[in-house]
Amino acid sequence: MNLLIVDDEEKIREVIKEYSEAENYIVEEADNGKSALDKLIQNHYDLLILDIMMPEMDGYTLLKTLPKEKRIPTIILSARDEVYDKLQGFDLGIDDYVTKPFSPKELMARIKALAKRTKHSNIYQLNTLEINFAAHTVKINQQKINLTPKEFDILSYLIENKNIAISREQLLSKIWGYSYFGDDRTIDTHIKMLRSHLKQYKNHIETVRGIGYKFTDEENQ
Amino acid sequence: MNLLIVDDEEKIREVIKEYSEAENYIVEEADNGKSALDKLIQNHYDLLILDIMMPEMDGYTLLKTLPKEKRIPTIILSARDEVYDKLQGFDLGIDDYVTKPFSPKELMARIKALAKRTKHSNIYQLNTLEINFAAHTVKINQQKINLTPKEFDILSYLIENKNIAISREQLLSKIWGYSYFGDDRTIDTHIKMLRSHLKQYKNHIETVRGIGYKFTDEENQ
DNA sequence: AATTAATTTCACCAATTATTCACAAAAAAC
DNA sequence: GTTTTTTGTGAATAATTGGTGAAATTAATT
Repeated sequence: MNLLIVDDEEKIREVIKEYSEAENYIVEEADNGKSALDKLIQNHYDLLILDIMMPEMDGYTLLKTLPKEKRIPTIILSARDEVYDKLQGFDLGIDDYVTKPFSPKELMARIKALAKRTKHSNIYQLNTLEINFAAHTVKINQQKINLTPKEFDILSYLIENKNIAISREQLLSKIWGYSYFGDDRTIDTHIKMLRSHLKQYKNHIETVRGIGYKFTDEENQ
Repeated sequence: MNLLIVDDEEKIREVIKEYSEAENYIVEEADNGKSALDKLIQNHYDLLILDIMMPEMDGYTLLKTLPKEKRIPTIILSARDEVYDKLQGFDLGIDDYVTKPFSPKELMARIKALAKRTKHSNIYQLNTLEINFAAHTVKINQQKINLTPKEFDILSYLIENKNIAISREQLLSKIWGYSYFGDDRTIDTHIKMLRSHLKQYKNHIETVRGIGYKFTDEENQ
């Protein structure tokens, strides 16, 4: 988790940084809107904590100036009497507000809550089944399972869409690409192999007759 | 968007309801934790607005009692001097707090913000009958019911058009496709099977003589 | 070039699902 | 009350679908 804290008061940045680092978040700071904008464009952050009132470039202007594709989950810090700007703020994709003065505990609770919704974890775990998307590894009982690339891709896609029935066409276009014109049944064969590799978890890949397949996190009846 | 408002003060419920309905949200009310819990278990809502201080069963107890799979995005209403542990609240899946007295405008802004990041529901629920369109599953009393693809399609289409009579021709063209030239009566057979699978809910698929069929919300005479 | 691994195709089989049809039951028309 | 029309139902049959093993093809590695 990478955080960018933007506030002109050093003390506030310090407090937030201290608490955030206690949560193992990686924190960077900016003391004005202009340098924050530069940092946001140059680097990738997961969360932005942004003061509204700042000299040079205020928070709203920063958000308006920021290219859309660089927008990230944002928590606004604002003085209590800036209440009426709130409605305006929500239209800019702001996720939460904290009014100054705030208790660090409250801010951290909101950061955590936002992080929980935002952070798309790199690891999926279901009992003793563990998929690490970044490392491309699958483990059952700490034991590494060897999947072929296609098998891993299929499993990943199904897990990213867990509890949703995925059609064969969807799998073909997402994993093989739109230009692929092979046989549907190829998927079945890969599913067969995937299931056999997943051992006791094979029932989590359910056949949805007439549609395709679905990964489910419930135990099946 | 279906909202459930839980508060023991009628005036507060009224105000929220009025504003919410102006946003085209469908609103239900509960005046205590116990009846809220019942409603949450019986039906499906997209968002919960919950007062903490209530007689009989307070908001936190309600959230703790609620089965995990029934948890939905939640906004807490609390009095300014109620110092609850907010961190604990966030663990219970609470998304936001609004302190009383609040301005309806602020609450609506928060509801809207939360609604924006909450995906619209994919589940239709009628008492203990639950259809998950994405997962392609039907449950009665949490028990999975196996429908064939055609049965599921027919049920889905009728529910999407609930309380509207659907002709056989409409069903044929929507579910079988325009190029189908089979017998009308095939539908009857599928309806027969569908009804038998729906058990105690079979009467919700009504015959509309001379036209076709209709799925109805209400108990039949 | 040889070997190994991964992917794809294919055909068979079992299971499931869809369709048709004949007759019974119900509702509407006469 | 009888006839006609429409719908419900059970059973037989047809069609489709998915699981599977093996073979063929392609790609990667040594």
